[in-house]
Amino acid sequence: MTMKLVSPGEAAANTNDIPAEAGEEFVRIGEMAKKYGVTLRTLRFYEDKGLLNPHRDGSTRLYTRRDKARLKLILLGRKVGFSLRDVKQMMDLYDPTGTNTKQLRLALDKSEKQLTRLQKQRALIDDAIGELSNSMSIVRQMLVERTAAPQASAAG
Amino acid sequence: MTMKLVSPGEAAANTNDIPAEAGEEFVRIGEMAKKYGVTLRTLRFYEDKGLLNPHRDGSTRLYTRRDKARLKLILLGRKVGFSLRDVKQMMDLYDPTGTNTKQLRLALDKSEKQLTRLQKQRALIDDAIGELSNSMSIVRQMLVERTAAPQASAAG
DNA sequence: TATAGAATTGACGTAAACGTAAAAGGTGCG
DNA sequence: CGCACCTTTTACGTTTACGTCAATTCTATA
Repeated sequence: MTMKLVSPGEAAANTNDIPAEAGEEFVRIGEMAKKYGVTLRTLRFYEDKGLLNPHRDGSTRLYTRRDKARLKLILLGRKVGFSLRDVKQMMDLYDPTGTNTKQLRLALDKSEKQLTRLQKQRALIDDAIGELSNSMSIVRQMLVERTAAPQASAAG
Repeated sequence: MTMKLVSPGEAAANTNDIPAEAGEEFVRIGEMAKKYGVTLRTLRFYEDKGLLNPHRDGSTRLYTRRDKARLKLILLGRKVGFSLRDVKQMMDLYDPTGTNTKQLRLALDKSEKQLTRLQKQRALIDDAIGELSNSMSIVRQMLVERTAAPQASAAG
């Protein structure tokens, strides 16, 4: 009982039946990975962590629009610095039948905290940049002194 | 043959012979840790990694001015984001008899790279802050819509 | 002497997000 | 038929900077 993924007859190049037509109902892991710039391992890892739940054709994973939406959310979450645990916590509250108020509130709450963390990090980095620049100018000065004044002894 | 660390007769409170007089020649690990706000584990770890080399009285570590200077450098390095490996690499080049030109050059080189990294990180964080703020305002808007407009059905 | 407070070494645990084999099953094409 | 690819599961490895016991020893003090 193998599901047909696409209409036959248009088999591309040397790969399996998957066309580049995009907008398909199901994609397999390879397509999915390419499309979102992640590795296969990553997709399997996210699934293992309960963040994704692709359908199966036998043992082959089939990703739908829903999975793509979730993956986008995951990637956005990661981009803003959430851990996968956080992302999962938020996504787990999603209820297609409700207003998702709880989910939104949790997301907002976590976001505020994350924003604070990011701002602190920024401050730390600015601090580090300051200290580093400082040290660098000192080192440069030391190098200048060591380079430009060997006239006391024999010039060699 | 236990070395005397301080003049006797002034034993403080309940601790071992160590006075709070500061400016002493040798301090033990506990003092050292407090003074620089690190844990004992950290000091031993740094030693294990070849970053510190305290003297020993039997098995007891004794830290001198030199060790304090090195620790300060380590902490500065960490503050600006160097790995301990980097710090070690730079410190290993230190030669009390020379001009340390090589050391300074390496430090400067690493610093430039680190500065670049820090700036990139800053950009990433700024980006993340932007995205996050963006998402937050959207979520807030969604919450407002869900909260302030239940007039189509019975007002619960 | 009993006890409390330092100190020691050794070694496993942690966090995050995958990387990297390894061994095997399915499939269309020439 | 067999190769070239795609896919699967399992599971250990990686990285960094320590944390956290655990078992033991040393020392001074009450």
